[in-house]
Amino acid sequence: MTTRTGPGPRERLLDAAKELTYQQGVGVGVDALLKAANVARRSLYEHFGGKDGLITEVLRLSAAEDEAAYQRAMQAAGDDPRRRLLAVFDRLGDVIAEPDFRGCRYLGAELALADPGHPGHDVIRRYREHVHDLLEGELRALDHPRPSHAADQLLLLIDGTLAVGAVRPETHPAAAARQLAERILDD
Amino acid sequence: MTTRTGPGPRERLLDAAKELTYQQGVGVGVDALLKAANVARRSLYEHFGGKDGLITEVLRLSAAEDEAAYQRAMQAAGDDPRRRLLAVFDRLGDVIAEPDFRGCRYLGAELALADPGHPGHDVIRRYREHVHDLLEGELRALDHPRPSHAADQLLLLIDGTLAVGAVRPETHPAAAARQLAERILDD
DNA sequence: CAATAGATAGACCAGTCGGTCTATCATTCA
DNA sequence: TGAATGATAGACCGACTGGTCTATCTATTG
Repeated sequence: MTTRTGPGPRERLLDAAKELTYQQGVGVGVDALLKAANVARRSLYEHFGGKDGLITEVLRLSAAEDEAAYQRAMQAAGDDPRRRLLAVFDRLGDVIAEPDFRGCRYLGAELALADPGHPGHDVIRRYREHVHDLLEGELRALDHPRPSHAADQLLLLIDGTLAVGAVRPETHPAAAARQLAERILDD
Repeated sequence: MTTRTGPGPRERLLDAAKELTYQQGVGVGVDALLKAANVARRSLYEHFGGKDGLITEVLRLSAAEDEAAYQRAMQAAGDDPRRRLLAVFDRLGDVIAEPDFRGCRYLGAELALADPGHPGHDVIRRYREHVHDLLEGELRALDHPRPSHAADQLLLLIDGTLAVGAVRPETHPAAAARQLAERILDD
């Protein structure tokens, strides 16, 4: 019988940290992370240099995944840039409806990382810029007169949707934001 | 010479906690709060029963102040409900521009209080409902066809503005949100 | 087989966490 | 004057914090 190797300590740690830092905030203890990942204490410091390194790497990975998810949602919506952009808000509706949705991971981290020098802040900032550029590209394809400004507004709607989704999900923020997005696209 | 009494320990503690829990998050240590307030450890437990009680009371007080600030901003804008509602976004622009703006206190607390049973969650929820009702009242005065739904959308814009203001303030989110708000009012 | 590298468990560290406690001081009021 | 009240300082508690360390085990590789 072949020994089923499975993911190594580094990956287990990243997976557990992605989950726990989202559900409990970046303030979770190292012990909880190690226990959830079933990984030796030392491995954390070998692979990431410390808790901050792990958190930063989790943010980096999550950002890449979320960017890919946005692109996938848009791709699945076809070729019409308008439909592709609106598909983003349909996806947000699904995200909010997930049973353990807890708001925007990046905003949570941004507010919780009190040290302004923490490398996580840069990762978060870059992520926003990437999403902005993604939206702006679609708006250009739509021949929108002010694609960058409209992308800023769509980003604001996305953030608002995730914030409201965390506190008042019963008001269907994704649908409300989608209506507002349509008007931005109509400019 | 009369002994200048000044605010008592309870009020000093509330003031310091309001400031510190905003700047550093609700994760600040009790020692830091006591030191900043120049208050004996025991006084915290006498007055608030513990850290959670203090945090909850800070949220309650802040909510009352912020509701009053919204009302003041609207009142200063005159009698036209449309101007009054748009004044909210002008005020948000000022709030974001404050040098130590750190995002929405309530969203930060919502995401940081991992325990869903923490009494702070209720306070936050009620605060959102109050602001919603405040907005809805103005929309009714405007004869808006769907005042509650429009209030939900304005609230979403407010949350989005504060979120973007925390990460990308240079994109002037308050002005961008104001433009979108105008369209909601035009329905 | 032997050597090396990576992962393991877990002891250990100083520091901090939220919270309880005793003792002292100042004010007010009877 | 004396009792009561409320605030003070700060010792103290067990639990936990992030981080370092040693020692052991295991898997690959030469």
